Amino acid sequence: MVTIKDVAREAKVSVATVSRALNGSADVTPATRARIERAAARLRYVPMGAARSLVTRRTQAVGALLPDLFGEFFSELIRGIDLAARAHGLHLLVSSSHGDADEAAVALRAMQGRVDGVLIMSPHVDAAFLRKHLADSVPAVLLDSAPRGYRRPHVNIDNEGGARAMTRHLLALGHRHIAFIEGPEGNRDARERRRGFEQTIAGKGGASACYLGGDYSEDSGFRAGRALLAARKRPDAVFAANDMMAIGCLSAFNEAGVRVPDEIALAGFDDIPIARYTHPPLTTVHVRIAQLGHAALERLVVQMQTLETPEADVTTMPCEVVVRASCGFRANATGRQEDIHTQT
Amino acid sequence: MVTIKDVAREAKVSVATVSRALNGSADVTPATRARIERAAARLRYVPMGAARSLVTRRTQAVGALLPDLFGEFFSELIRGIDLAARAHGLHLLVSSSHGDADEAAVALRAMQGRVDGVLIMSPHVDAAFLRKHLADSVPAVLLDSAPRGYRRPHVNIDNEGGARAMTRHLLALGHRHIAFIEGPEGNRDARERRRGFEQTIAGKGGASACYLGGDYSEDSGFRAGRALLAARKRPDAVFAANDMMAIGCLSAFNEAGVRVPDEIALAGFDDIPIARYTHPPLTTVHVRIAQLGHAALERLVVQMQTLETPEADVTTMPCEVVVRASCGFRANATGRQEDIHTQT
DNA sequence: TTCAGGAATGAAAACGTTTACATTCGGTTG
DNA sequence: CAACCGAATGTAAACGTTTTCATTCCTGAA
Repeated sequence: MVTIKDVAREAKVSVATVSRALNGSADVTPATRARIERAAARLRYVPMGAARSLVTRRTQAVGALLPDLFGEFFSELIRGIDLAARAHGLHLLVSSSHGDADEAAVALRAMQGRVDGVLIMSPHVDAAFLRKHLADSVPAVLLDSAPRGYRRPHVNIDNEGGARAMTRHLLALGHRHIAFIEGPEGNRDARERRRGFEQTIAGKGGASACYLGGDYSEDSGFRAGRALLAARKRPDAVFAANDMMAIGCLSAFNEAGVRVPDEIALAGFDDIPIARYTHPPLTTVHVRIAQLGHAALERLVVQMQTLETPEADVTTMPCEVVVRASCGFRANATGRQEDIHTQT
Repeated sequence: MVTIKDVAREAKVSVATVSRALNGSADVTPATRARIERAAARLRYVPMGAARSLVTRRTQAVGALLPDLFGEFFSELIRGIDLAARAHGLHLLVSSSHGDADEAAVALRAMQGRVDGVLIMSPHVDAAFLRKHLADSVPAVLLDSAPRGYRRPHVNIDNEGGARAMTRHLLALGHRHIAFIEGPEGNRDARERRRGFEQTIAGKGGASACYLGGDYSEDSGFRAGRALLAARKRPDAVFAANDMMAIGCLSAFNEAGVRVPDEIALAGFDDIPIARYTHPPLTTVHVRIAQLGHAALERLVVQMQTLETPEADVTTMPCEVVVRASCGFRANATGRQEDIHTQT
């Protein structure tokens, strides 16, 4: 392995000068700098990160502790984080797919001492967990989770605002009696989405709501759809707390020959890629996931730079209603164009 | 920051003993070990990776250099790599979304000196690039790419075998005149898929093939579908080099009122999540992407452990035909069950 | 001519950990 | 009882880099 000493010998200078030249310090003659750079290139010198970190007390790396995520969501999240990290010259250490809290704890502990900060997103994480496994001295930002009684910065998805915007959209299209298919009990996102719906309906005279149980699975959406068809009075529209349930519900409607959106309108939440390909394409709420990751990393960098005690501020990422055909909007001739409304 | 010295003082032993106790060395009394562990826990001691790496000359981390990947593919790949890495106690450094070769070069260089080995997957990478930016001393495995004249281990997808298996499946269903929608020029996967199709058709008496241009986009599949409908003699079946083109082709057929699979059969390649939700669901070739990542990491670990000069061996990951409704197979009552044939 | 001051470079300490080697201390064996 | 041995623990060097402080050399002013 070739070290800074080898370069120094090759360029006939001291290691200090090599270090200065390679790190862009001002006070080194252009001539010596050139000589050193040539020597380094000739020897294919790569500085050893560990040695550097030891003295600078910076690893130039951030960690991301993520749960078992799938498909587009995971990809986009990492993309957003990675891009922002690279812009700051930071490396990204990823640890995902933790089955339980113990695994997450091991991963979180292993990360510390190797990174300058961590991004945390995990259903297994609560205040007690973090107090136990995350050193106070490590900068951290929580993504889309807000343990009670734990003071750290958060970056969250505006589930409530997104649900409000979608509900307003449904009301604007003239739907008055709207069914809501709920997400799993205890799920924060699901709770917030329901709240946004509830509030907006409550604020509109003449509108009424009904609620069906669900657990985010396609199957639970299918069952909810069946239940709605069997009911005495059908709603004008159905708003599912996520796209998978909306898709299940759509299957139930299609199977029964009930036309969407003519007989009943349908909306989802998440804008998973499939939403664009259902028949009819699904009107839903889009979450800019890459942007979420980006924002979280930027917040982390701020915390890493200013060594102040972290504020427990909350950043909320807006959602957008994506209008497709499933709620009564008529797609234009090409059938591909979409109308995106940013929620206010 | 709390160091090993603090723990030593707290436990009233030397730093050497602390190191031994915490690293599971045999020769330390259970009593002292317990005392040290208590002290470490009390102080919330986390060993500093950099210092450890400096002396052990191991970072316990591997890097993954990835291109601009989307959705399921990226997620699954990382999942496979991450799981395998964690099983070996290795951290995973991810760097993705490189727009051009220069960006990839910067990322690759920055990784070296921070990792014990790298996984590389990039369209920008060729032999010259690697010789220039990758030190010989760094263990590396190439994923789904095989630069000519560069001797490193590879892990590839068996595109050719997958295409052969699918073609055999189509022939077995009685289809004889089969159209193939090609992928982009110069794309290695696309070339291999075509070759697998070509060979299998050639080996079957009475079978004939025709080829249509495409570039992996949904649109190009749509155009190919239109072209096929306009042709004098329609094929019995269409095999698209990827699922997106198959979906585009399906749109063209649906639009023209041509029933799939009754009038014409349709198959894709990749098994993207949407393939399950098209009408009819798409028969396609499934690639176990997580397994690909897993295998690549395992191969890398071997290379890291045995310090021998790396063999330039090639591991090929098998593909599977996933039979859904689009080729004439009738799904059973639930409409959800699938039949998976592992290619031999 | 002398000396101050600044620019370029070198010497050496420091970072936190592991580990080879040294030391201590009981206990066993001759 | 002496000598030795092995187990447990301590001491200190080493890892590769950055950075402080010291040194050298040159320029320009007194």
